[in-house]
Amino acid sequence: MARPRAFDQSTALDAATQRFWAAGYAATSVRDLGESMGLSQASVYNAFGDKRALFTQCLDHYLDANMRARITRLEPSLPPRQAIETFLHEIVERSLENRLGCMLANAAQEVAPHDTVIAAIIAERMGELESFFRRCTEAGQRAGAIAASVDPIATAQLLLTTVMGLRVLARGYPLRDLLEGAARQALSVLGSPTTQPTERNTP
Amino acid sequence: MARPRAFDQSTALDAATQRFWAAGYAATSVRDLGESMGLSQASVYNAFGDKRALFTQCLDHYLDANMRARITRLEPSLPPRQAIETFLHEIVERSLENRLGCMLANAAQEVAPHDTVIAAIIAERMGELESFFRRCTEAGQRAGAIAASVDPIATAQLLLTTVMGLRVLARGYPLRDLLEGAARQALSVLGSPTTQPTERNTP
DNA sequence: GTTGAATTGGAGCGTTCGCTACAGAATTAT
DNA sequence: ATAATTCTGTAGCGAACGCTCCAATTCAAC
Repeated sequence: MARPRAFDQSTALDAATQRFWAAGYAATSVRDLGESMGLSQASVYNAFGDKRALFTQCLDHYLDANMRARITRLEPSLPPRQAIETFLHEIVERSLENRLGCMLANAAQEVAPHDTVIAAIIAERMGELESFFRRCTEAGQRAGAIAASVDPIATAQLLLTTVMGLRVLARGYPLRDLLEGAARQALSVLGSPTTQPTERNTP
Repeated sequence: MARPRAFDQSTALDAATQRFWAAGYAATSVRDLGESMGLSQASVYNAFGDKRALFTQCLDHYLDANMRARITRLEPSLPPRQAIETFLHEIVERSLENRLGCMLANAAQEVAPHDTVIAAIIAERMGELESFFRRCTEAGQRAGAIAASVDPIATAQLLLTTVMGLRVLARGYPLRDLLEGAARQALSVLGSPTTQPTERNTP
């Protein structure tokens, strides 16, 4: 019983997310966001609340579309060790495609220290990623692809740290050799494959 | 033959660095900086140039006083493997003391993508840290404390990535257990100590 | 003591910031 | 049609931004 929106909420959120992702919170103005979304400032405020509220929606949107989507895509479809390996390799490739890094890491550095609500979101999502790595490590051990001597908790902690580190390097030191070497060495803590998960079975 | 400065340049640079470190580039105003330094805006511009020039001086100042100082303190005084271990442990402790993270990592994320000059500084300093880890790894291998099978280049790349990752987590997910676990697992790529560098010699 | 160069604080430049008031346009319920 | 309700663009609010001008001040050189 009223005038409907002339724009698609999700598309607009995508555009805003891209802006925040590229330039960060402080350096992105609401006018910039409106321009990217094709909206006037008034519509932005009407549809999304204030700048901070829009940012949290963008952050959630980004994390659902990227990190969580990657987890839910890889975890059920790949053997656990390969899921870990593929996750890291995809992060490396994405980091080399564009130098935007990871909006989660960016937000953790820029926003989290000064905003407890956003900090809680970030901590929760980092916990999700850590849990993914731990589940995969444990499942890999049960499947025999990862040595039982590996500590799943510390491994998940290192892998989470590595992902965040790769995202920083993507912005400040984006060399393929560096990112690939770091990822490969991080994966080496899983030990030599007890089976050959990435190759076809060779009798 | 003129009026001398009423403030100490280095002390003022310290104060400005602290501000930039805590709040980042965009969120720190020149008025904030002047207040921290005890200077009027005019004096800031007179002594340090514009905001961007001041930032680069602060970044250099920070890196000399922290990263480079830590390298030059640890590398000559400790066995190479211990130098690496101590470096990471100090990073963990510093990260838990305050949640400011690392100004290098912060700048890499916020400033580097939009400023090629600062990006070059950041890349150079990251290269320095990477070299430190590589030198120590190679020296540790010569001394027999690190297995010869370890790849020094990839190891240095992982350690650099880990340091950056730890600094992000310090801001967004600052749990001691997490940081210590990640550091311990990263160090595990050096392999089991062939000698016991951290303990006294036990016959 | 005089001169001259550099520093200092205050005022203010123009611009942009986040945000809002308001009037008109658009759509559904009646 | 009319009314009710929501969206949209324009204009503009006060505040803060980076930066600069300028008169007053300070101290070394002479």
